[in-house]
Amino acid sequence: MGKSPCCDKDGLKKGPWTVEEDKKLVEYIQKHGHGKWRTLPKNAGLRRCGKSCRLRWTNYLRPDIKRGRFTFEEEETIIQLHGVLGNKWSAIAAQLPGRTDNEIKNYWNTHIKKRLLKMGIDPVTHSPRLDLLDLSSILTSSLHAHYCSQFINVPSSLNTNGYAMNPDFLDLTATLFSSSFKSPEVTQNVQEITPEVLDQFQYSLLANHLHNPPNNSHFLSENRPMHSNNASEIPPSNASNFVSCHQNPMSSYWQADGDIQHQYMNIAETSVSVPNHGFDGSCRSNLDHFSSGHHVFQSNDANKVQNFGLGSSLSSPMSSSLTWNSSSTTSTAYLGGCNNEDRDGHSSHIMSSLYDAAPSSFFVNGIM
DNA sequence: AATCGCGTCAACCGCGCGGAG
DNA sequence: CCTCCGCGCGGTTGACGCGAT
Repeated sequence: MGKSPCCDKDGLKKGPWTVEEDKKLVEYIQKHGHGKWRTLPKNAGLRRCGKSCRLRWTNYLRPDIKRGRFTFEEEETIIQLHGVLGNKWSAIAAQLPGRTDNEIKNYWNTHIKKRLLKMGIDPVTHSPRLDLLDLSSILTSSLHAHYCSQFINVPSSLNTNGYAMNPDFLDLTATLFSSSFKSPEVTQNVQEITPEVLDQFQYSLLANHLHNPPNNSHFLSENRPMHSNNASEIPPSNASNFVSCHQNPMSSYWQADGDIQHQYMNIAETSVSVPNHGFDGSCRSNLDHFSSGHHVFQSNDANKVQNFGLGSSLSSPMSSSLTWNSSSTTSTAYLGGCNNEDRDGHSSHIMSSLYDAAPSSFFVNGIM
């Protein structure tokens, strides 16, 4: 293969391109098209190597290049695809019109990767880093044995609904549970869930999705409203109460139900629904009403209700009611990155904290 | 005002693949 | 089959800008 570098010839310019060089290159390609990169610079009157010309064109001068900040959807796509493809930047770029592999690679390295690391997520495997999060004992001792044995059955098999659980994910879920359920006998136990915990949790959701895609190839989300504080109104989770999402499993959307708007977000079987109306009062979820593998967190304040359905996070029925109150009427919970803004239905996203959102504190109040 | 440190990103580099001769 | 060429890919570098001190 011995091949001489294309740029080591005397007299060839390197470094930043000048306006004149750009102009020459664009004019030449507009007139003759690209290709034959080795001979192009000579024909175009450029003292550059062909490789440099190709890079300049494909990464900067091409007319269909999209400039500006990556959108949430683009970032979401990058993370998803990276979980599947790894550092196949060109393959990822092929799914993002107007973005180059170089741009995506840079964005990954300078933005996404750092944030993943900061949150304890391995950017290579997309799993929580166990060197930072050795939590397996919490699941068995803290969650199962001590705090939650009354109402959570941790199954011997973690494989439910054809959905193999990532143990790391389960550990993190258990942490959240255990930090929230510390004293079931104390009704006014207030336990803060910090933004860091929420960040870790939402990333574990994503990581779990990436590593354990449901093998039934469709994604479920709860399709009925969660009404006020009457647990009996919560629909049973038989098949007719779910809507399949065959498209982007990471999508979120709004759905009107009477005067109530719900935001649904699907990550595999994880659903986050946000009844977005002026709800006032306690909101409960009787987890008996959810099928095996669907547990629900709820929080509410005077104006906001957020339900966090953890599909297949733990697989046995829970027989309990949870009332979660946020610390103030203006706070926003970011579990799952869900950010409930107003009834006009501005969508919010599972990955919202990637956008440097500053989640406020979120409190669990009055367990059981 | 000067310096430093850090983040960003365009550009470079080396390597490998596929095709042509 | 071998060699060379053209090209694309992924990793890395370094110039630049900007905020903090």
